[in-house]
Amino acid sequence: MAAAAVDDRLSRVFAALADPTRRDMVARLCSGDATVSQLGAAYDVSLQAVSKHLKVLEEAGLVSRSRDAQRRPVHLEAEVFDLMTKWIERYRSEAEERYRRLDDVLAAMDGPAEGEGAVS
Amino acid sequence: MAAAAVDDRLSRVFAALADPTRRDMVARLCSGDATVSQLGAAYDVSLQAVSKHLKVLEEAGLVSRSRDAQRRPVHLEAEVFDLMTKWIERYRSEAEERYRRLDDVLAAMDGPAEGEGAVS
DNA sequence: GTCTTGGTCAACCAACGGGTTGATCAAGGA
DNA sequence: TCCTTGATCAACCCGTTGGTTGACCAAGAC
Repeated sequence: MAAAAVDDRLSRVFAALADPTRRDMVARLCSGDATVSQLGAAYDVSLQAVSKHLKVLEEAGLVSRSRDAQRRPVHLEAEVFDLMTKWIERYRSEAEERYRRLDDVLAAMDGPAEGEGAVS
Repeated sequence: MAAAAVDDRLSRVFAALADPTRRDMVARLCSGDATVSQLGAAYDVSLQAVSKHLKVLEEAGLVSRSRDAQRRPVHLEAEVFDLMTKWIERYRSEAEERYRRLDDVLAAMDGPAEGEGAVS
């Protein structure tokens, strides 16, 4: 049950960051909180669109919104990054470990088993 | 060629990993290459759907596909992870730095004055 | 040759995502 | 009080995506 929740969370976070505009918003929020219209000024879209983006970021847990009179300051919740880095690092280290072992095997043998193109 | 290309790449990578099935495929590929049907056996979808997922992963640069008779072994390209971690780490450290400074400021003062916002 | 295996391509469909406009709300300011 | 500002909600449009099925191709196997 915990897994599904984490899984869902991770999906939301990745999906939220798949949009360049939202990534840029996150980048801006790194240097301080901002209101919806302050954030939106940087993009050529309606305020409603900005609001939607922020909703996506909020539901992913990447930002939180409070109240200040009619303003809604947006605040970056940086802890969520941990969720991603944990996922990434886990598999990266696994993969690297495997390559290291593969190298060992190849070094132990003489002939390369197969020609692989791979590197772009 | 620089920013826009990287940006686009990043969008594709995040979008690719926003799908739990694709994340699971990546996880599986960490422990070794696999064919399309080997991968697909784990999910209750058609082979064509699996093929589509792999195409998304390939276009994001997360996997590469070679040829082995009628088989198409799928291989994880772990370097792409670096792209993500670089992006994440950059903003995370920025945000953490800001919080640290904010703590200093709050510690220096006695009463919290007011949230000014925007430290450029 | 023909058959089987492993995958891809093409067309289609329902659902989602990002954008828009119009209406509405909540809080000051005149 | 009425008006302006900051932001959200609701409905709608349209392109993309994830899934399906059916046709097809490529390489062994018989």
